[in-house]
This record gives sequence, C-alpha cells and structure tokens, in this order.
Amino acid sequence: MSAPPAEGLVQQWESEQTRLRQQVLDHDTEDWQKSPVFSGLERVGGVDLSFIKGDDTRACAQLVVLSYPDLKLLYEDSRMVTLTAPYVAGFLAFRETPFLLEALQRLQQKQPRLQPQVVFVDGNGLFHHREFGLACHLGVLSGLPCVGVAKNLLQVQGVFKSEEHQSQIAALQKGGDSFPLTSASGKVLGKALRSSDKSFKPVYVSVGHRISLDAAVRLTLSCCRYRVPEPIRQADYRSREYLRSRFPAADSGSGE
DNA sequence: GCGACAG
DNA sequence: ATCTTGTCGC
Repeated sequence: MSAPPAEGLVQQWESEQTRLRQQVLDHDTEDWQKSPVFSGLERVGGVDLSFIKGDDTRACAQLVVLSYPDLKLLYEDSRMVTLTAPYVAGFLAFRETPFLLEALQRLQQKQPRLQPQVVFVDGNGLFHHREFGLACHLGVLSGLPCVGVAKNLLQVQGVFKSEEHQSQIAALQKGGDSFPLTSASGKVLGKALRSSDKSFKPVYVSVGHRISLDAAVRLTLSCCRYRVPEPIRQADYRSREYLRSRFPAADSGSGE
C-alpha cells in the first residue's frame, strides 16, 4: 500500500544529509564526558516512536528524561502524531526527527531545567550509509549531545553479517566487551557492545553528536540494566503502554 | 525472482 | 515498526 517515494525526494534527502553531516561534532564537548564516572551528568534522555499495528502513519512520539546515575524517571511526554514521510532505509530521520524535536521543544518550554544533557536515540548515528543517521540528525537539529543505539546491524560501508562478524560476537565474554565496526576505508564508525552479562546479542553504538565514540560506549554501558539502555527502553515501554491504553486491540479471541 | 532493509 | 505463545530458567 505504501507508494514508492517520489523520485526527487530521496535525492533531496541525500543532499540534505550530506550538508548537515558537516555540522556533526564527533568528539566530547562537555566536561562530564571526560570523567571516568561521568561526574556532572544528572539527566539522560531517551526518545522513541511506537506505531499502532496496521497503521504506519499514526504513532506515539515519546520522550523520557531519567536521572543519572539512578535512572529514575524525571519527565515523560507521550504524544500522538501523524507521520507524513515514508520509511526509506537510510532515511529514517526524515520520518521521525520532526516529532522527536517537537517533544524536546515542549520540554524546553515547560520544564527547561529538565533538559537532558545527552539523548539516547533508537537507531544509528555515524554508522550509516552517509555517516548521518537518525542520532546525528536529531543531534544537529537540537544541538544536544546524542548517542545512537541500534538493536540490529545495518550492513553498510563494508560492514557485513559475515562469519567473521558472528565469531567476533561469540568472542564477547562479558558485559562491556565490544569490537569496532570498521568501514571498508578503515574508519571506525561504531562499536558492537555486549551491554550486559546476561545478553548475548550486542547493541550497535555510534556517535550522534557532541560526544566521542569512547564516551558513547562507556555511557551506554553504564545506562544498561538490560540489553537496551534504560532511556530507550523506558521510552519504548511507555509509548507502547500509551497506545495500549488508548487504542485497545481491535480484535481478540473473545468473539466467535 | 531473491535478498536487503536502523525504525 | 508490527505480525505473535509458549517456554525455559532464575
């Protein structure tokens, strides 16, 4: 049912990514990022979108802000939105960013003191076709430090789900172990991280904006109670809960 | 025709 | 993203 994206649109998106890419800062810009224990860091944010099943345009845009290092909920915002852009692999940001930005702006307007010092994004940052994934996009447009955490490996820039990749995953002995995701040209675009002792499938961490890869990986690890970092996990859970309460299952086994 | 494809 | 139950384990 989803019509293929208009011809020129993807090209336009591509050039915009290339343009905005120049504004990404892939190093630590905040003092807390240089601290081994991130002293000075008090608030971490997480964003996500959850969809109503069967509808790929209506979704709940979610923002949560948690305390650090306690990871307790300080702020939460759920909002029903209607997406206009289609999902095109490599261009996720054009579909989701506008609504995540709006959530950050509502927070800035209502509770500026709760503005997160870093935002975890469900998706990739520099680990991307043109080194400008969702986490970079949101980072540049919001100006906030962002970290991209993807649950699945994006096969780009010469990174493949090869036997070698599988064996590297098997070699991750404990939570905190990781290995670099290196492009064909030799650049480290991100890291596969075993985020806890109990999880075996790694998460893929990459720089979004205003943070180094090293700090991004350390911070991700320190925010993981389970496989997915708590800010993203909370955003995901709460957005689904929001949909569950307002859009009860259309069908169930009760009929006959 | 088949596999890929962050969310 | 969503489609989806039970099941094994602590």
